[in-house]
Amino acid sequence: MARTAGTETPRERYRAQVRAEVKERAWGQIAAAGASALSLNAIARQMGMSGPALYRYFGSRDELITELIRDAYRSLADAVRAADGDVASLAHALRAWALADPHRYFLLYGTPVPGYHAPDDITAIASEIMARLLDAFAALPGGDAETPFDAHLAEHREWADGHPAPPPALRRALAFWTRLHGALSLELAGHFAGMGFDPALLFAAELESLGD
Amino acid sequence: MARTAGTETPRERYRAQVRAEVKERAWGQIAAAGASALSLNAIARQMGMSGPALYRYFGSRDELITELIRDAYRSLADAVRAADGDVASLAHALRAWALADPHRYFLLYGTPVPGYHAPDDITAIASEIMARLLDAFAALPGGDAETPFDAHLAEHREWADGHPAPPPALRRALAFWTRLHGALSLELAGHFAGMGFDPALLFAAELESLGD
DNA sequence: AGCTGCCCCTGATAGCCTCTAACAAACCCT
DNA sequence: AGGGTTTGTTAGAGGCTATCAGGGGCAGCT
Repeated sequence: MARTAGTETPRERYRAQVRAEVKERAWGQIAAAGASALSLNAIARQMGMSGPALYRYFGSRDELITELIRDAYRSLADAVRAADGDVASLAHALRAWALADPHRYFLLYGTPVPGYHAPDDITAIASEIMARLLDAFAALPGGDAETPFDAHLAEHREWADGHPAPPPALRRALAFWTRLHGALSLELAGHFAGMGFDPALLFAAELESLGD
Repeated sequence: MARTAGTETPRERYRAQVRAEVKERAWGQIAAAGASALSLNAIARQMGMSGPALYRYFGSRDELITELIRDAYRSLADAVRAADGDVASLAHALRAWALADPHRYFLLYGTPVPGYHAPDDITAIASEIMARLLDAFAALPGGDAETPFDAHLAEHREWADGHPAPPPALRRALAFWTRLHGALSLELAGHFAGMGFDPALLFAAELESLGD
């Protein structure tokens, strides 16, 4: 008989639970020493299993990492969705999310792994985050000064995926992304260490700059 | 007898040559597959040597990478020094340098390796680059509008290392770094792939924004 | 209840990697 | 020409990813 949707066999429940525990330990390793230090072998040891056992649950190390990237994007999308909706709250949600686990941020926005290409469902989540950004900037009044770059964006707005935001909003959403990422990633990578100023104030100043 | 400075014994010449060749091959591997794929073993194989032989020349994989980072900073400092001196030429020098070898850029400004801490001479080169930036912005006229962040920077200007640039120049030099890094790193990491717009124009727009 | 088939786990194995240790050969200097 | 230094070798420990063959146990079907 066909199982009702939502019902799970004990096997499926167990499998899902093991996969969840593997991912949890993987996040622990990533938080501790970065994604490059992630080892299926070490996770298996922690769980009292032998190495190859994990390959029943994840076809490869890359498959596990892809899953983690997917989860990270989902987590970021949730954080962004939970924010109030205005630009400032989105920015602070982003920064809080990044500071909560810097290695997770770098998993999404850090050095790319050479061969890797994100599956479609991941880019879909990323563009949902972008849509939220566009919402916020489209809701903002004023700013109809069209720069040359605005004109370029008006002709290449595929990435906005049909969003009706006017060109200045497109430009500002992009700048939100690149400027805040610039400040955040350098802070998280430790490049401001020992420079004396407060990274939070730099971040705030860059956020302020988005109203130009 | 004490050797005259500049004179090298044949041994030293050979040693320097082997070290140079190792680094050259290392750059090849990094350009091809990123720093994480760098393998001393593979380099030795390419050079017709057995693996452990290289440990005569570099104490560890990390030591080799540190050397490469040092060289990369020096190369960037050279590129910046060769630029005209105004802000725009510095920006284009930076972008050209980054595009010439993206993995080299990420070696300096990408995801940090967890345990690594740069030696003093490397941070010295980095601050020489920053000094050039401060020169360029200090030479710029106008812009005496002091923001709250300017006031903060005026009180925490240790990182400027005695440079006499006024606070707005400090702020702008920082913004130069973070904004251009934000646009560049996302471009190089491929996050703009398939979005349709021209990253060069985004970069130019961000450069334009530094006059605010 | 018994049987059958699927799923999970283990140990062995291949092939990479870094890095150490012991040993042999080449080389430069005196 | 001899002797110490430097450079190379092989062997090996210990780590990793990943595959494969085989043993057990649970589940569901007859």
